[in-house]
Formats: sequence, structure tokens, C-alpha cells
Amino acid sequence: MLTERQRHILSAIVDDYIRSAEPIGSRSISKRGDVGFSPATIRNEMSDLEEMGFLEQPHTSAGRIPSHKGYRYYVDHLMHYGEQSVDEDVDVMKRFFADRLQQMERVIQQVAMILSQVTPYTSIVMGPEMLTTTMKHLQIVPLNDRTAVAIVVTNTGQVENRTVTIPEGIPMSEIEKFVSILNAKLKNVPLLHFKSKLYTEIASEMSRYVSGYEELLIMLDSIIEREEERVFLGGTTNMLTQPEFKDVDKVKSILDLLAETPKIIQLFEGTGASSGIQVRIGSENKLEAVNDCSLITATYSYEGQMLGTIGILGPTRMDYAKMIKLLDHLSKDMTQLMERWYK
Amino acid sequence: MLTERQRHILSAIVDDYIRSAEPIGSRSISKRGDVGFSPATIRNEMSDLEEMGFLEQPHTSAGRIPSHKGYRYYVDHLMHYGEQSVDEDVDVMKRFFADRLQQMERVIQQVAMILSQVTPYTSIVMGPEMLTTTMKHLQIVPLNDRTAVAIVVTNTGQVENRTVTIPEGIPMSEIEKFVSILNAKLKNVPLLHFKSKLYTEIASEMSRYVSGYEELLIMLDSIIEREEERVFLGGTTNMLTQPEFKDVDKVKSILDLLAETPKIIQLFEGTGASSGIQVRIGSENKLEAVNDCSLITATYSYEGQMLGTIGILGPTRMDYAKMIKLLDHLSKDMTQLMERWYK
DNA sequence: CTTAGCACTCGCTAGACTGGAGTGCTAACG
DNA sequence: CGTTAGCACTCCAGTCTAGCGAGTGCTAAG
Repeated sequence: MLTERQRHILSAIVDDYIRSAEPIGSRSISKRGDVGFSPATIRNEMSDLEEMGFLEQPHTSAGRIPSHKGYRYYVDHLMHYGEQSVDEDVDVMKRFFADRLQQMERVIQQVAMILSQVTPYTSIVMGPEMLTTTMKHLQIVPLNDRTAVAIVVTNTGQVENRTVTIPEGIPMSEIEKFVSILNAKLKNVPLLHFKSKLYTEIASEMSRYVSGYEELLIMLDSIIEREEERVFLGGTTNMLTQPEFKDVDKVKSILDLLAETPKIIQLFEGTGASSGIQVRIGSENKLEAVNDCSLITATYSYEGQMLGTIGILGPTRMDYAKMIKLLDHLSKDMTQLMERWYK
Repeated sequence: MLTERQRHILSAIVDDYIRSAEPIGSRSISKRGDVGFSPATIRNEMSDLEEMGFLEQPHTSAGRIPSHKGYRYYVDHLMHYGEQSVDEDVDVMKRFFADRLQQMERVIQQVAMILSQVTPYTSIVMGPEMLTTTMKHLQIVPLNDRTAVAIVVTNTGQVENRTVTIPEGIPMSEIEKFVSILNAKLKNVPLLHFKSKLYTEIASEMSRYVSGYEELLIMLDSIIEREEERVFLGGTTNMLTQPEFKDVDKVKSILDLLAETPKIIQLFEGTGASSGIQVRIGSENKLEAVNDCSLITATYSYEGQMLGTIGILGPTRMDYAKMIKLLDHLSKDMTQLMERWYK
């Protein structure tokens, strides 16, 4: 659909714009040297590219900038990873992973931090998901006669805990019975299926042995609901250094979004579908606040099972090639870490 | 030191400036009506007030704005709480506290959220401190032969957990012995004294029974170190709506500070010293990033024991009277909640 | 002591102007 | 026929200026 020359010019424009954040003119492309044509020729091509929707003009007689479609084409067909060296950044990350085993939650949090330090964008890391997390152990520790702490230890080494109110009139012994049944029945059940299993399979058996069983179930329900909130951010303020975010209002709407976990989950919706690296450019994101942003995501996994997602959120004018390379490395390192983790 | 009229004028200037965020001229004060003098007279007084350091002029022939010293005087001597109605906001908060008992951590987080919703500033809530938190229960749940999850349940219903690597060559039975000793000895010991007790009193006895004891202690050490990180923020982006923060660089330095828990703890240093409400204006804050901000703090407690701190961070041009009133209510509600909590 | 009057200062805004960057078109060139 | 040089045109960004308005400080009168 595009001629070789057009592709070359588009690629040059995106590359330059990523660096400069300023509209690119025909002259500067011509002067780069790698496109051996005069500004006039390039102008004609640029005009065509604009007509086809790959480029945009902020206003007449300004240079061109890539449109969302232009970025998309760039990411899909033009980007070449070879050039850029990410060795330095990869080193930083490698050093991090070489450290001794740490608490799972911390690792994830620190991945977000590290990532945000080697990029000028915001990093978002989503922890192991309910899908693959199974229960290893359930315990209830009484605090006083009406409150207790319920603790769920998962196979990933996470510990979910929640303070709960014990329904009136249920003696401790009943609760202990309840817990031991659950431990026997729910071991290694993914948290995702927890609820359904809780209310079907186990319900009947349970009601025979334990009084006040329904209240206890509701209580347990509330323990696991928190699982979905494992989102870690890094470099939320990084975007403030980018020229496209000098407008405070735009920044606010994005920062507000980042402050709300459910919104972030919404933002990531569907990224887990296919493994590998995904890029969402501008309006490909459903949330309006990030319609001027791009989101690059990668997944990390264990034995083919996807565990979580790593994402980078930045302006559409993002260094896609570098970011994809970085995420690629990182997701592999994470995957490797998981293997070491479960040994 | 100040005449009644001067106090009156200073008060009027601060009040107006808090509302308008713009330098206040002598005419507008005169027109308010409550100071029955002509602009010229007021000008003279303002000139005096400036000389004494209570007011500042952004530039010649602009109006005056309060200096840090001016705010300080206002807060200490002039502010009257009576006028403002905070009923509406207090209602919102009351409704929140009327809800059923929730998990401790959540309550604190939501207090931060609520507070940031009824104010245009950033709220910071620090959870129960190590000082008053004691251990209720310690447990170690093995994941595989080399890793385990250690869980500390505290009297406040918090659960600290951490995945740890088990030192090589220590059988499970040894660990169980270790845990049961600790449970017996460390029950109700404040986490703050945990470490010292661990290494003195218990060490000798322990070394007799348990092999590999030192490694286990180090492991345990790492469990409790996390306790200090209980800081919850609300409305971090609220400040973006304030005119004094239209400068992106300033915002960034503050947001960066807020992203680092240790910095926040540093910011709060000393606020717990006296109970009651404290105000730190501008450069009274030691951290440079918030030298244009004021921090108002209150504490909440249980049976006279201080449990934590609530803070509001905003520009020096802050609605002190209202914020103090709000914090006052809130800290009382929190305290009350604590009583209900421990019943 | 208070106030009216007045000259003066300063920042802010709007308008005019300019230089530069870039386009689009046309015509010439190989 | 594709490519290029030339040129008129557009638009932005920056600078300069003048005028306005808000506010002060001073002086002299009440």
C-alpha cells in the first residue's frame, strides 16, 4: 500500500518526532541524509501520507507529526530494534534480579520502580492474578470475642488478610471446624473459582456440620475480593518532564486515573489475552483520559501460565522500539525469576 | 505588640487572600466594611505590617500577601473558627464512620480518601505506629523446603507477612520449636522493642534449644521492618487545582516527595510529640520541596495512647480555620472508632 | 490621628511588527 | 514522468510599544 520511499519517510518522521517532540519539516528529513531526495520531493510524499491519514499538521505551514494511525503503522511495520542500545538499562535490571529472593510483593513493586527509573514514562506492574493463584492455607486468628483476622496464604507466597467481625452466637469451635473443612476442600483451588466452589460443592456438606455457615461464607468472601487490587506504579510523575504534558489539566486527569486501581484494571483490560508484547496507541485506549497516551504491555508467566502484566504508559510520542525491547527483556527476566521462585 | 487595628487588618488580608489567591490592596480591605477606615489609613498600617514582617509585596505597586510569619500569627492569634460551617463535610465523614467495622488498613486508607474529597488539598494518614503495636501471634507456613511465609498478627488487627528463605539444613521441627518459643515470649511486646528483646532476653535461652538460631532471627528481623511503611495518601493531585501550583516543576518536586514514604515520615517528624493539632507553615517544614506548603496535623489515639497521625498538606494560602476544625472532628471520630474497634 | 488628593510605579494586555520555518504550487530539468 | 528549484504565501513565536488599571507612598489639609 505504501511505497518503499513513503515508508522510509514515515519512519524518519516518527523517529525524529520521538526525539524532538516538534513537528518535522521536509527540509530536516532531507538533511538527515538517509533519504536521498530534495525537500520538495519529500513534501509531495508527506502531502500524500497526510492524505492517507498517517500524518497530521498541527496547523498550516507547520511541519508534520505522526497521527495515531501513523504510529500504529510504525509499530507494526517500520520499527527496527537493532539500532538502539538498551544494554545499560538492561544491566540495571539484571542486577536487580540477581539479588537474593525477596518477598513477592516487593519484587513486583520494585520492578515498577526500576522500570520507571530507566524510562521517562510511568510504569504499571500487575501482580499475579486470581486466575493462577491458589489457596495454600487458611487460618483464622481471634483477636477478641467478636473480631478475628482471617489469613489466606497463596501458592505464590502472597498473604491476603482481613479483619472480620465474627457473627454473633458462633462459638470458636464452630469456626475451627469450618476452617478445617475449607482447608481440606479448597487447597489448590484458584481464587478465581473460590467463590463458585464455596457456594456449590461445599455448601451442602458444610451446612450439615456448621451452624451459622452463611455468615461465615460472606465473611470469607470479603477476604478474597481484595486480591484483584495488586497494581503497582512507578514514576507516576515522570510524565511531568514530557513537553506534551505541560498542560496541568491533562496531567491531572491522568494522575487521577492512576490513583484509582479499578480504572487501571479497566485500562489493562484485554492485554492479557495474547502473550507477547502489545501496543495500544492513543484512542485505541478506551479511557478518554489517556487518549493522548500509548500503553505498551508485556506479560510474565510460569510454565506457560500467564501470571501478570507489565505496562508502560507514556505519550503517543513514545520511544516504542526501546520500550518494547526493554519490556521484552524484563518480561523474560520476570518469568525466569518465577521459575527460580517456585524452584 | 500589634494594635487592635493592625490585627484586624492582618486578619482581613489573610482571610481575603485565602479566598482569592491574589494580592490584597488597601481599597478592597476598606470596602469590606468591617474595618471602618479609608484606604489611606489602611495603607499606612499595611506598610507598618510589612516592615514588621507580617506582609509581603510580590512587587512594588501590587497589593500585599501574608508572609509565613503573617500566617503564623494568624493561626496563633487571629483565626476564629466560629464563622465557617463545616457541618456538611463533617456529615460526610460521620456517615463514613457509621459504617460497620472494616478492616483496619482499609479504614485508614479511606479516611485519607474522604479527607481529600472534602478538601482541595492532599491528605496524609499515618497508621498505628510501632510504638503501640504489639505482637499477638506469629506463625510460619511452609511453601516448599526452602521458602516459607512468616506471618505476624498484631493487636491492631494488622497482619504483617513476608516470604522468607529458610536457612539450609534446618528441619521443620526446629522452626516449629522456634516459633512456639517466640509466641510465648513475645506476646504483647511492642514491635518497637521486638528487636532488642529478640537479641537479648531471648537469645540465650533460644540458643540452647534451637540450632541455626541466628539465621532465623535475621529472617524474623526482616518481617517486622516493614511496619514503618504505613502511610496512606489521598488526593495527591488535588494541589493541581490550586493556582500556586500551576508551575509544573514545583508540583513535580512535591509529588516526588509524596511518592517516597521515608520522605513523608521525615516530613511528619515530631508531629506526634504533643497531642492536639499542629500547624507548620512554609519554611517551618524542613524539607525544601514543601517550603511553600503548610502542613496541619492531628493525632488519633486510644486510651491516651497516640496511635497515628492525620495530616493535610496544602499551599501556605490554606483555609486554616476550616482545616483545623475538620481535623479536630476527624481525629475525635478516629479515636472513637478505635474505642469501638477494641471494644 | 485621619483622610483626600495626586504623582508615580509596575505588571498585564492588546496590537503591530518581524523573522523564520514550512508548505503548496508551478515550471523547468534530465 | 519523476524530480527539483524557485517563489509566494501562511502561520507561529518572539519582541516591542502604548495604554490601562490597580495599588502605593507622600504630602498637605481637615
